[in-house]
Amino acid sequence: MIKYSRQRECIKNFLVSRYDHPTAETIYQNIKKDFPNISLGTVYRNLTLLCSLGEIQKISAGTGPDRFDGNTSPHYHFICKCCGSVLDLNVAGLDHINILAEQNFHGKIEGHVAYFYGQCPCCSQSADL
Amino acid sequence: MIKYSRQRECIKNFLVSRYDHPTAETIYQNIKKDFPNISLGTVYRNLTLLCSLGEIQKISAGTGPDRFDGNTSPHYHFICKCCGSVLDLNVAGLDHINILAEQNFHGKIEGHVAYFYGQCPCCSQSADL
DNA sequence: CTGCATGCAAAAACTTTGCACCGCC
DNA sequence: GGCGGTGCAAAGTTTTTGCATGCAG
Repeated sequence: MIKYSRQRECIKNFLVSRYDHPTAETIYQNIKKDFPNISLGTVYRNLTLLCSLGEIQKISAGTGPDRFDGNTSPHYHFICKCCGSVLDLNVAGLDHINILAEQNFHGKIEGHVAYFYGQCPCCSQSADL
Repeated sequence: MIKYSRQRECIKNFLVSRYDHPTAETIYQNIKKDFPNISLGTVYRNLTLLCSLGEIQKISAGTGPDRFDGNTSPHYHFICKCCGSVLDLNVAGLDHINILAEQNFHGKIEGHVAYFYGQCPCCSQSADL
């Protein structure tokens, strides 16, 4: 049975309020403002728990620490090769790709994640200069 | 300038011969058969180098250590939620998704990776019993 | 009160790096 | 022989965990 905790609620609220997909460390630094004694271990434990409850999402970009996203609606992520920022990306009409993938496969496909790479609006603008 | 090394060639050959996407540790254990004194650091250095040369591919599944793939032709990966195995997956007609992604985005999209999750043929068969 | 959650710190897991020596070009 | 590669070990980074205490139910 899962018990309410003020720390967990704070972490959840923080994530929902942010759109930059912070790392555990960033979350930790920010939650400290409300809970000066919170430990990084507690942050990790709650992030893992919230993920398994489906209330948040973990982003493993393949480099650097994992990031977390309070937005659980289906969407994708873009990672800037230039500045490393992680942006939300809504891609229309990708719902079918599980079915496409299953066509050459004898197992059961239940979901997918995808990461797009390139230059973010900010960096591709600077490149034009 | 990059110099030839027998260790690197051996790592490359090993990866090309395997279809199970081994981890650095597994590669290390196997290369040891030919080079008993090779160090894990050398394995990591060569894997990083081969990746940046585009001769192999790194797979970051989001859990556990990174895996490596000697197959550089465009294809996707499937990760079994049940047994953790990583399988190759050819998905037809996914070339366009960079373009789809760019439709709602003001930066430049250069590529993507995608991972599919579910039950592998082996595990979905056991589930039927 | 009971037991899950926390804080703290140690440790685990994975990867990178400094340095002296080795071997390709 | 010069310089990049290796082996070794230490250290870095990220995440997990054991344990005593705290707090929700």
